[in-house]
Amino acid sequence: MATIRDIAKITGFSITTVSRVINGHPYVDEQKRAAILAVMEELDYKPNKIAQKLSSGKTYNIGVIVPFVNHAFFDGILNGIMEEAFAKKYKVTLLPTNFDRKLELEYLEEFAAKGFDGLIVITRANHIETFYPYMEKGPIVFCENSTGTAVPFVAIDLVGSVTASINYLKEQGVKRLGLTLGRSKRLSCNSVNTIAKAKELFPAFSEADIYWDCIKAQDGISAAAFFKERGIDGVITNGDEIAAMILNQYSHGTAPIVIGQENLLISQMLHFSSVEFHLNQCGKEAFRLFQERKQEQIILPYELIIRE
Amino acid sequence: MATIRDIAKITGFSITTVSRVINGHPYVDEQKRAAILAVMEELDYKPNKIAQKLSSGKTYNIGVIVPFVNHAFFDGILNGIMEEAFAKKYKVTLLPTNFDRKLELEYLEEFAAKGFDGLIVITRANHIETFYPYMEKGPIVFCENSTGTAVPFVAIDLVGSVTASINYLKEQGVKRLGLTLGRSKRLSCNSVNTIAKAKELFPAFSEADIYWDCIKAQDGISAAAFFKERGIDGVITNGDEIAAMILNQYSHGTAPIVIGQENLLISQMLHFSSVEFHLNQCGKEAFRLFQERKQEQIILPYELIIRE
DNA sequence: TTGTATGCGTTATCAC
DNA sequence: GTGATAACGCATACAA
Repeated sequence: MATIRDIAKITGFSITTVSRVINGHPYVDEQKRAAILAVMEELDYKPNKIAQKLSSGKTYNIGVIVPFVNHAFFDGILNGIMEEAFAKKYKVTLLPTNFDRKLELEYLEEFAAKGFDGLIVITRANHIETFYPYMEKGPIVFCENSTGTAVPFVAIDLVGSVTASINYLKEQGVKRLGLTLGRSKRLSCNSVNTIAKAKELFPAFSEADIYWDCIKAQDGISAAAFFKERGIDGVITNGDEIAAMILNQYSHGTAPIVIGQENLLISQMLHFSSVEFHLNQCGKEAFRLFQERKQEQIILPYELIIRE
Repeated sequence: MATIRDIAKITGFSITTVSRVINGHPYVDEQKRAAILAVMEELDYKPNKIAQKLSSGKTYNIGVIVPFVNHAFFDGILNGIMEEAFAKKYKVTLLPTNFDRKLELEYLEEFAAKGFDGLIVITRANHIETFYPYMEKGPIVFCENSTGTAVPFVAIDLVGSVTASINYLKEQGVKRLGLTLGRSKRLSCNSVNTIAKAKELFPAFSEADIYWDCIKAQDGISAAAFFKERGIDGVITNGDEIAAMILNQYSHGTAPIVIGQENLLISQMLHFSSVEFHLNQCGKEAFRLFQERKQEQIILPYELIIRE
């Protein structure tokens, strides 16, 4: 591997001059520039990226903490982040936690060790306080509603959408409301907020009618069994694929009214209601907050898409 | 930011000794090790990742070249790569090309400049020959059938699945066969192979019955119009979402028999046939080939899943 | 316009 | 066990 030193030695110029050529700086004689470029070409020389990063202190790399990929919600946001990062010449490194707190901590350590210029946390495994000390090391942006803290975030309006969904179900005469939720409420403030809203707006709602740990489409199968047994006639799910799976289990008998999330193609095809969260925009804004080092807290508008 | 030098200075030991402590090397007095660790803790010292990479020459980072994310096929393979990379302590950096040849070349340059330890190319934009010179810089693995070359790859058996699909459609009495394909055949050998098989096994097939540039679900709308107009009664699509969209357009009138790909939830829900390619495994094997620097060429088995 | 010298933060070699 | 010192490859004040 040829280095900048080799090029300098061979061309007879100094490392500095070669460096100037590499970076397209002015104040280099055109003749010499051409000669240096020729040698670089001949030796198939490429400036070492790592060395450049070490020297500049910038990696042009952003880490994205996410439970896992291949999941509509996370992928939607990730997609937005990537589009924006790409436009700004940043690279995106995936940091999947699978909700493992220790693993997430390792990523934070790596960030503190200058592994990334910034971090976007789509969904965290640890408590938000855990992140505070690391936020002094560099910009960290969250994609979760963290009202009450001072962290920059851009989040979807889950409370708003749940409110609208419940009101709609009430209008439709739903008697017993069911919910599917992801991780236990101890960990997810989204779950906490959703439950609070349900209790507030739907007095008959009982926490016993929540189907927990509902993450992937397949979880919809047992969720449906759960709801059938309890005579649920209206369900707010945490994902279109889950919603689809639930509906599919009701092939005979009347299905409850089910509301999905993410407004995926499947909700359109199976014709059930869903919520458009603008996940792509969420990701884009998150990256913008990182890059401009803004401290904003943004909640995106949602649209409840009724299909009946 | 505290550096190893600071720790050395404060503790009064040499940089070497501190480095030994960092890396858990032997031959360090336990007393001193403890003292050094204490100071590191106190100063919140973390060894700089970039410096470590420069010094070691390894990044523990692998780049994945892919047209874009949020697409079932690519995400499926990506997921497999990530699982395996994760298990082997590697990080994954996404390199989206949007089929831009020049952009892909930039990624290759970055790879040559030691930006990544290896590259996995899910789908390439450039000709395979373009990659040859870069393969001398480090391991590159492809996820596309590249029989006839010497490059390591792990691919899905598209020819096999198309063969099986066509035979099935023939059995079902299909008279006029339609195809949806992605990029023009000039660029994609998958397209070339698919067409060849169609002509071979389905004599009545005409290239005029191919709907091109069919990438995203929405493309299924005009694909359906295209097929309706031409009286197509059997379609092999290049994706379940596209297949679903096509079927959806036939709400009144008899729909053609449609075969999807990827065996997504939606094919199960809408009950149309599809092909299981084991994309996850494809990604995993690709990473394995990278890590073990194997030159293997693997074609994965498929399963045609008939739903009628 | 060009070059010298130094820094970036680690790891590795080798002598003590 | 320990510590100078030289890589690693590049960027950049500052001097010339």
